Amino acid sequence: MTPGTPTLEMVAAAAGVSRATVSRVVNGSPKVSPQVVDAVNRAIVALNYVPNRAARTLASRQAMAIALLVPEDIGRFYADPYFASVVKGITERLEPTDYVLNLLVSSSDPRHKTRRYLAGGSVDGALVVSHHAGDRDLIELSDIVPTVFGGDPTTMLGLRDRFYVDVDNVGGARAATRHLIRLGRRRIGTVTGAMDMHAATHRLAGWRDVMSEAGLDDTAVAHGDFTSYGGADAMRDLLARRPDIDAVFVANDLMARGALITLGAAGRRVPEDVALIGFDDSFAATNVSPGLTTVRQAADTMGWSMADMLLELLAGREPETRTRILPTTLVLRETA
Amino acid sequence: MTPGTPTLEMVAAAAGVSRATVSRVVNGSPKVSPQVVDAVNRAIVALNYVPNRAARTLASRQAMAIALLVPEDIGRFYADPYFASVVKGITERLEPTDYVLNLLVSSSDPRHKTRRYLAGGSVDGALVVSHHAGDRDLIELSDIVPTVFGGDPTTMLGLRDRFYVDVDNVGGARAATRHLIRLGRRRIGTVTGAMDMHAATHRLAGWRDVMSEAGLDDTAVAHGDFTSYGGADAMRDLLARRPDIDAVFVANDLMARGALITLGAAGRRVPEDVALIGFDDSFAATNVSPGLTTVRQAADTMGWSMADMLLELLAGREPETRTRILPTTLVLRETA
DNA sequence: TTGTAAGCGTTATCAA
DNA sequence: TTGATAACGCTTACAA
Repeated sequence: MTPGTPTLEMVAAAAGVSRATVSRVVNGSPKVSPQVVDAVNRAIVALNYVPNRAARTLASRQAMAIALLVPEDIGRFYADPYFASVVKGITERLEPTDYVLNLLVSSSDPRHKTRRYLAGGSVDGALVVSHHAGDRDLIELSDIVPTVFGGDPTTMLGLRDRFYVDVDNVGGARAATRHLIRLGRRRIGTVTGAMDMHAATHRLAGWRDVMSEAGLDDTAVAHGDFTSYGGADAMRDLLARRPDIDAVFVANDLMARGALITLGAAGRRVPEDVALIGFDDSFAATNVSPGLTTVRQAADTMGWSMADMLLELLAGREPETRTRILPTTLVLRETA
Repeated sequence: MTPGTPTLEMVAAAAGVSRATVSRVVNGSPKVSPQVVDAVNRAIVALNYVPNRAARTLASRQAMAIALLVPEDIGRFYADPYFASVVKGITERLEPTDYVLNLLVSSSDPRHKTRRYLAGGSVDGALVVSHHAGDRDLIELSDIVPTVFGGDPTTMLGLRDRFYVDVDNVGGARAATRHLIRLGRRRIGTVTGAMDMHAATHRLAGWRDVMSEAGLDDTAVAHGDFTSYGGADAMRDLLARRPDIDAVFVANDLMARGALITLGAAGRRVPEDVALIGFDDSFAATNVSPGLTTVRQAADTMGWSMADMLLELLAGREPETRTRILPTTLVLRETA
């Protein structure tokens, strides 16, 4: 803070009232007489006063800030439109509130820095997105401040009774697979996401369910990593092992894009030879030709809902449920 | 801060020293006896003490935080790999320091919120990336705390004598255009970026320079907006007006991608019929087929350098120059 | 409805 | 080298 910055004290002096009164006006307390409110507000405007955040935080024990933890490589975080939507949803929920969002992408800030940040009272709560099986330290971090997870943290972190928002991954995968069968496809493979992430395992489970229910072979599985390149590689692998494949359920759109390129290079027509379904309905799906049939998950709603749940927590209210599961929808375009 | 959180006071009591001494140890002051340092550190570990950030900020008048202002739509910010690289560079420079980065994407946080954030002492300085001609309020914001711009703020904001880092946009555009001419192309068009951004005007200027120097027609100009769709549209426009065009310099890779699609749809072979050069050398360039010839700008270096300059400023040192210009390189791939 | 005064957890200035 | 003690700018009982 540059010297000369106006303080509560100075506003109080200018308005001819006490510091406490100015504080009340600033915080919208109802028990201040209209004339005083007016005088104070005039002084605030005249001095161009803005409350000092650190002082406020210290006195009120509230930072009015929320951290978004992304235990992911920064390039990955930016490359996947899915994250963009989640962040968008979060900021939309936060916008009308006084809370600000602080993004902590793990590769950028080392974990001990993150820990100090949370433990140092910089934020009142945290949102975790994209956690992996190995992220043991997230368990510790999520104990420091109230935390809401994006995606079930039970599967990969063994964290029970946590607050989380998830999409119906299993249901979405089931719907996609069922659609492929309905299309008459029988030799259906899948490209999974990074298997240390719950979304990957859940989507694989959904595919497998339907395949075995239908009495079809459920072993045409190739593992990707949720990136475009990973998807292309996995598709190549799958094609090598199962050249007669006639449909593929790919665990996200980015990988589906990669798969599309591989299929094209291999001379397979989509959807004539091989039908393809992705997951996310992100920009990656709409921005490709042929248009990708995919499972829509409302990533922005997910972000919104996570923030909403955390705000409940911070307000001292117990959310109705510790878990919110969002629906998915199959969006038919050209690839299946 | 949850009640029960250990404070300096408690550490002092546990170590049998004064508060001041603990503070010295925490801040690595050299004039503390080794034994005392030891005792204090033991107490810190035992209590799991982490200094309270707000208290520190209040007392030291330093937030140890930097804001990254992005006056851009959030979707746009995430969609362009260029920003990812800039952020990466910034975080890399910040990583070994005690500073943390707070991202403020403008559509998410309304400006008055941003203003309060800066004026409230939440951060010690700011980095501005992707500013537009209309962003008058940035002028005000950049007066609140020490600020370093990414890109020359003179052109669009009329801000003189500011600190900024820029890439040699004119030089890059010149090199690209010269290369096209060297290739034997003569009817060379350009797709510009959003003309309210300095990078767009500078790149257009570079193209125009070379074209007129070579005595070629420099009127085949179509305006895009730096997005993939915008590039596709602009290319369509250009093609309609100048069907005989044999090369295009596109002001960024994302638009070049869009242009590539348009050209394909129009039955033009790239580079046989129309040669294409982009700008950025981002993921968007390498991740496309045919490989995009482009002008490489080191976006991560740009971020790194901006952060570096700001740190100088915050350390109270006057940077050697108020301006750092980074070089560009032409990267030859398949499209030209 | 308003004011007084005691913190909030640090840093920083003096003395010792 | 260490310790008191006064800020830092605000919130919040408690009085008035």
